[in-house]
Amino acid sequence: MNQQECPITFTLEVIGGKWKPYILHFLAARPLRSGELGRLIPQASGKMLTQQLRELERDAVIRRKVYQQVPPKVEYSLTPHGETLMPILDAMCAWGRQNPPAKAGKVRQRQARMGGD
Amino acid sequence: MNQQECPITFTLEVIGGKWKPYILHFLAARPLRSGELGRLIPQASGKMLTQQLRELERDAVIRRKVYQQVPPKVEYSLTPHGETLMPILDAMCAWGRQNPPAKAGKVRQRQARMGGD
DNA sequence: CAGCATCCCCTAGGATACTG
DNA sequence: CAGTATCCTAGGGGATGCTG
Repeated sequence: MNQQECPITFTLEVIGGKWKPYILHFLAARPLRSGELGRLIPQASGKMLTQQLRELERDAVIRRKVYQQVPPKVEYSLTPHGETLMPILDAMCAWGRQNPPAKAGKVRQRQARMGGD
Repeated sequence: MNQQECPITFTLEVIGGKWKPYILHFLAARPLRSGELGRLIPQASGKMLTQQLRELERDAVIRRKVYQQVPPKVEYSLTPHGETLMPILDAMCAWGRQNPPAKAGKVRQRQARMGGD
């Protein structure tokens, strides 16, 4: 079985966006407004955020609720389908917690790529 | 807790490359040579494959073994540290298996990459 | 065969300004 | 405040050729 027919491919089509894991992770805690998400993910520009949210919405893992009022208010939340992704997000979260980037210590040589964008 | 201090960030720094989840997934089954990986992941160019392998090696999740012979032979395998990533890969695999892509009509051929580099 | 170096194109994505 | 439309540049990544 190669990459093209590997189930992982389907998964990455949904959560494989630059900011999608974060969005899903934060929405898992509670519904959030655009601005709140922006503040939680400061590295992502508004443009990127909107784009990723649109794709997640198309894939039916998040829901977009518009409050018809002034000023405008939009709230995003996970759909039941989106919640099925939680095991993946939780696993990623757990691993990151147990394997913080090497600083001073015993963990194998890890050359801390601080290449962050 | 925002994105910058979220444990998921650490995880994505390691597995958040375009082809890394596939590489790790395939190496989990058995050690593989460069050529074999290339055949398993036909969408990735040799250049990309090498680059991703280098990063995974630097992060100490895979091992690179060179057989000093002609023709050259290089074999990649997971390190013990790399094996701790399996729960994540397995979760992704399981989800993809249980949630096959939308069927009829549109063919979504989108290969996104994961993670903020 | 493994994989580095080069050239080079294309688009992801940042900054900015505007609408509802 | 939420989102769209433009512009524009950095670098992701493909193709090719050379080395051990």
